[in-house]
Amino acid sequence: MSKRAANNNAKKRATTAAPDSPPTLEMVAKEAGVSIATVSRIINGTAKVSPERKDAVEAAIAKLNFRPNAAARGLALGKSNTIGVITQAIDSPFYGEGLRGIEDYLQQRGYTALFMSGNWDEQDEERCMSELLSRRVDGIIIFSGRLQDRQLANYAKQVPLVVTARNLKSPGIFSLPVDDEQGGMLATQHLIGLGHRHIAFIAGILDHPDASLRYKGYRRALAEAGIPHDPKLVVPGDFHEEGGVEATMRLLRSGHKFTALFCVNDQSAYGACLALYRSGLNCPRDVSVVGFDDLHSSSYRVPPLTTVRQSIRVLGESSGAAMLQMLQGEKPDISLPRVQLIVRESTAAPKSV
Amino acid sequence: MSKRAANNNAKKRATTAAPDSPPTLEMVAKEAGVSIATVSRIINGTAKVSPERKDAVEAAIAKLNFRPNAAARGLALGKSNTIGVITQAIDSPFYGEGLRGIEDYLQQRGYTALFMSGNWDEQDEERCMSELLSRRVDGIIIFSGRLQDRQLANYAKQVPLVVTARNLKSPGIFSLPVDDEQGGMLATQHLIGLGHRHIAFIAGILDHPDASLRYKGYRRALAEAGIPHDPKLVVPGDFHEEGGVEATMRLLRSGHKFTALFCVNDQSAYGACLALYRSGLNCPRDVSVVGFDDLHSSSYRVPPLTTVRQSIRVLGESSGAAMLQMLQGEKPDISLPRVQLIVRESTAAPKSV
DNA sequence: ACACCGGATGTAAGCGCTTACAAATTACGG
DNA sequence: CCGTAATTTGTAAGCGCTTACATCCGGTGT
Repeated sequence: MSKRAANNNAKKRATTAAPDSPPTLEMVAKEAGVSIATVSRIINGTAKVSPERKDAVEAAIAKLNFRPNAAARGLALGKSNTIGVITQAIDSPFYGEGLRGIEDYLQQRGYTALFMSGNWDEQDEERCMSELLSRRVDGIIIFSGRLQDRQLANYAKQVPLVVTARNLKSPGIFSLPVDDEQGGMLATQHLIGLGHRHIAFIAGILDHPDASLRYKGYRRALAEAGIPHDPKLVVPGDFHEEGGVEATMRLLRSGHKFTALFCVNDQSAYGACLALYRSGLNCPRDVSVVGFDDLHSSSYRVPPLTTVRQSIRVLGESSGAAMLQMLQGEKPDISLPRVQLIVRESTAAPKSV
Repeated sequence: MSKRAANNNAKKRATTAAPDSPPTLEMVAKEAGVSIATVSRIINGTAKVSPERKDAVEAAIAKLNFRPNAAARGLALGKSNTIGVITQAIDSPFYGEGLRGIEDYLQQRGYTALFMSGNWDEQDEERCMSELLSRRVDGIIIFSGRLQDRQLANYAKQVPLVVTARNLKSPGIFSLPVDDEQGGMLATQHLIGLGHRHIAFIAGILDHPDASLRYKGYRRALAEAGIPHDPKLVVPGDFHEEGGVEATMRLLRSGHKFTALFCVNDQSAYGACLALYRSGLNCPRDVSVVGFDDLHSSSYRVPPLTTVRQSIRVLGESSGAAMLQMLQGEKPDISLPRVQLIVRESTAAPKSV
């Protein structure tokens, strides 16, 4: 309350470079010689105001460098114009592009995105949810993550939710599934088409839905081509470069023959390429490598990586769009572009035997 | 105000899956049979409260799933427990790591980071500042950017600022400079030590301070080794992969002899490597390449990239720490670890002539 | 000239919280 | 057993904003 706030400011002033407490509507009103209601109406364009007052108020605003207090406005309006976004790691090249998509989309429409990292940890994600709810965000976008469908359905009672990479129907939730299975098929079919018969798969974390769908696509493509599926050629990874290195090393050491490698994501593929290089193998001459995601830097790898594009940027924009539609009370009609194979130079026909 | 808010909710309820308006302190108080002051005190631990009431209140909170409204609290307290962060591109692999550092650091200390992208555009940055000020963040961290020192000094009157990659003394501002010049020297000296005499430099954007300091370091190392500086070997880039590709191509086409390439950042180096590859040149056999930043994925390039590490993650944590110190009214005593050369496999002695 | 209407303004309540201050309760010494 | 000090609790003001409602104004129609 006022005493406290004043104290606070006084203290700050003494120590750091003291922000005077920022101007308020009331100060503007006084300066312009009108009532605060008038000022508010001018700022929001809520009602017609005579030109001379309008000028006076605008002058006062400029003079005082007034900026409306978002917290106060939020309180009065019951909404914050903020969308919370839970991502797994804000520094992941994969999620980063998506966040950018969300930010751009929302910002142009007067919303601000509030990002938090869930760290692939259920507890962390709950903490994020809690924080976001406490800030009374108008909606929450969840990029992947570990929260159970049940929990999500529950949160959806409190705030509209958009979740990606799931297929989950529930009131208050809109989900934006990625066609991972189709992507997995595309990648594998490409390799098969090139003539490969021994195609290894570097999986992500075992129970991760993205990973298992891509795996499913891989098996399906194999099956359709009449190639037996050899479980020995499937090794776990961790969605990161390191996991790709280790998985590939394990594969190499195991002695099982393979001429191509489908990696659950681009980062794993980067690791795989490095492992191949370390082992004196050339990509694509000795082993072809396909990734998934089409990260920006994949086209700048040496060699440029063949991969499945799912345009995470668009995913971001779309989730923003879906959220805004929900906020309008509409049922979102957003869907994602289809996944798409991007053939570059990390794949080639197997060496003739 | 209340009528409006009620309307709003009613409308929402009709359309999307209706969040009932969230519980308030008052509802908790009623439920627990105490006054709202008591509830507030329990939540904040501001005063001693009898155990039985405390239990009752906690039960009520749990039952109603109450979460204090951050906007209301912020309004009453005059602070938001939020630190604004202006970065240039939230999806840049470089900035991403820094943001993560900030987020982790602040989150553990009860603060939330609010990220916005300035897009290397002065106007965008101003827009971000404006938005952050309007949200009454307690402080702002600026990662690099285009804002003039003068403007920053001005903003600092309104809110404490931490800026990275500058050296700027002004009240209310703490700056955390990176030793770019030293880094540039380290990289160049490494190349010289390997026996290179014709070392090209792929610069960033012309007037960018980071770029020019690294350039300065490059020239200094050359001078100290008695190697004449050949301006023909310096070509502009854009801090991105694409710029690295183009710069290298230009260099190659120009016919000027060079056996090594120092790139203003890792992303440019990625591009350079690709251009070399496309031209049938091998790195490091034909041309050595050194980057700057040590992005996470640099150690997974083929070949792994020799680079200068400036630990952007630590930069992030440090700026968070500095900000919190400023908020305490202390003068931050933070400094960064020194830049450090990381020798990997993209550099080697020049081919014997 | 007067009742009336519509538009521009002002007044004040209320959004959910913190906290100064008052009131109520408890504890304690004499 | 009473007065008083030391708690614990409640009451209400105020944080900066929006907006329903009241007020005030000039302009019409008759």
